Amino acid sequence: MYRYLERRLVEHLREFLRRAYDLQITTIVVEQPPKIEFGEYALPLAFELARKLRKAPRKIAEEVVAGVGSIPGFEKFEVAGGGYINVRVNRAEVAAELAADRAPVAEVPAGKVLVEHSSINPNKAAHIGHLRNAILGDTFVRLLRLAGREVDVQNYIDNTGAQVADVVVGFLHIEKKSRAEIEALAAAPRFDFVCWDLYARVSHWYEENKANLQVRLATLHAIEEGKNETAAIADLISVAVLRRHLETMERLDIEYDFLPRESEILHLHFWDAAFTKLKESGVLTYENDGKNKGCWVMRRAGTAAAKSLTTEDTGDTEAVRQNTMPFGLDIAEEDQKVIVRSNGTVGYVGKDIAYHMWKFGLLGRDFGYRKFFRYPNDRDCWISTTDGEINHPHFGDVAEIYNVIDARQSEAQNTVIEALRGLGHGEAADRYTHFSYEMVALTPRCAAELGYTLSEEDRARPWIEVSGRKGFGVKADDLLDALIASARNEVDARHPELSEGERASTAAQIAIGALRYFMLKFTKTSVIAFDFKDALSFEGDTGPYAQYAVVRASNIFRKGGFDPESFCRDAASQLSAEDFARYLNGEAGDGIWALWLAAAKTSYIVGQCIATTEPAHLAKHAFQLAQLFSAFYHRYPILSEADEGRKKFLLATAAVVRRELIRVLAAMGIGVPAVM
RNA sequence: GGGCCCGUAGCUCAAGCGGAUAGAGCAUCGGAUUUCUAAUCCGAGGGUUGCAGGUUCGAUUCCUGCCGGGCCUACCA
Repeated sequence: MYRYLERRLVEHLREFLRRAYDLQITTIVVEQPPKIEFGEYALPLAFELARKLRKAPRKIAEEVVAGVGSIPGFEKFEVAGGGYINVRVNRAEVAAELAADRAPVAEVPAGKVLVEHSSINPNKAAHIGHLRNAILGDTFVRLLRLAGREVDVQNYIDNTGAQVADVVVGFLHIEKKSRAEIEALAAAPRFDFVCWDLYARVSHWYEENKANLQVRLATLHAIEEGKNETAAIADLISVAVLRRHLETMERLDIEYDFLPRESEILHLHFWDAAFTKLKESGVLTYENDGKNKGCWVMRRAGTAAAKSLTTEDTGDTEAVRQNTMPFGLDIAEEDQKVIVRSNGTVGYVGKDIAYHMWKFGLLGRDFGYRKFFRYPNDRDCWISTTDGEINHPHFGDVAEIYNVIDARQSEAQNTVIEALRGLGHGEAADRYTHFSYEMVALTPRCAAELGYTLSEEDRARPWIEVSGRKGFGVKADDLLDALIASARNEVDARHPELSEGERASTAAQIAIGALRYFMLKFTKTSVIAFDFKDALSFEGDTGPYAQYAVVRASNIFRKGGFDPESFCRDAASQLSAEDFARYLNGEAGDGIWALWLAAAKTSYIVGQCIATTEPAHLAKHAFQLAQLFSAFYHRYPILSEADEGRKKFLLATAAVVRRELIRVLAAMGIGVPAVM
């Protein structure tokens, strides 16, 4: 609602400025006044125009206010301070529209979106860092879908890399397990936990004797080659761990559509197809001497000559192609990124380039597909394979992609983008977004609690990085278990009357709410220094606080014998514009109007989150709604309200806020229990 | 050495393209309910936005330099 009104306001202003001053202003800045008494929108444009028009800002503001005319949905324009223009909407009209949930249809950009997230190495249990990735990614998917976009969710599986090889080495060479024994372990619950410990032991084993690294190399080669016993064991391990990851994520309501695996990138020769094109276009160059002698290299992203023209600058694809032809020539050694090693094997960036060409439908090859995992809602998650099922959904070939990958990989991501550009696919490169976020680390205190001995230096650090290699970190399932246990204590104490099953599911919902909210409340650029005390908090700026607000709203309707959903719609017809005006207008209405206004901002916030790839705004919005509602709830006893008209209005308020809060929480992947 | 990110209240974090008196939560202190459930609400204290310049009518936000911290910079993934 708020978003729609803003757009209308901007369009009207643009038209007015053109008419009155013959000015073409491309972006008209619209702000939100610091106080509700000032109105709903604030325009600093008089300041900006002061120089252009050689007039005092205040004078311009007065002219605009006098000449702008009327806009449907808006009440009036006022000059404030030295030249601000404050704009007031018609509160009653906005409230009636919002109650009826008549959102104007927004235009949805054409084309499918592909979001890649999670991408956990299938050799050990998922940890809190992976949780941040998956929760950010899944929330972004929900945001896009809420905005009407069609989205495919992919989880890339590196099943042939060194990490899987390490665990294979652990089972075969340290534990001396047979294939049958490994199979038995893999079938047992929480096999990923077994691998977690083993992986740490393998790392230690390499350190003990460098000669042991030869075993790793041989194992890695066998896996990449395929069709042998070692590769078969690697496959059984990676598939079993992958299943565990899907189960862990399912606990958080996170689902995937397709799991492309590195083994198929290799076996279906994606790289060969990409390699040919990369050589032809000059993106890759062969080094005849220097430290990278015998390698195919590419200019690393961000280094001098890589800053080539984009189609955006010139609008001419051919010019860009020409300009980037000498892409790899004379690259300083330190600016070279090895794509193909001198022994002919390709590194992960190369595979990533091929994979991303496939994503945009530029490779000319496709995966085989088979069903791998079925969710309780009967949705299928597909996996790549060499010879798949005949009938399968069409994946890849999308218009836009978002890769949820931590900030440490931004250089690699940019290199892939530059490769696409160098291949002449500037439009694809422009629609490639590295959804970058910072890591989750542990506070020194948390690390100590987990039993790690810290050096003097470590204790002084703001955080300690988790390390799967060292087995150092908090496992996702362990954290979830701890959250559920903690929530369960509270639920048991508050609701002994509920059945075992009800208490369990309530505790689980609260735990998920706490966890997902916790991972979303920080902005992406902030390193999360994880601490159990903060993560296990259910009070204040937390998921359970927002869930609780919804539960309280629901309770009003339950006790009052109304249905909140239908009440919302009926309110619009039962309450007249005069009724809304009576309760919302003037200073007396400011308090409750603030609540309606906040509720009207959901689609606006969703748009912001997508445009800035920053879901943290959504958490903020949920918290603000919950906070405003909690204060409202305390201040206005609704069911005991004597004035029937007023009671109806207060109920409508609760119903609308409840509806929006449920919507916002759903976008965050947070459900609301029946009681708390 | 080069690239990217961060520095805001005791602690953890916000601040929409440069806007009005820099906001929350936690912690501390003081209050509120025989209720539509206190996982709540109200109030108080707490700030040289790392430092120094610059641009601007206006800077936490943009630019430059410095200080402090993190990450990346492998023929690992």
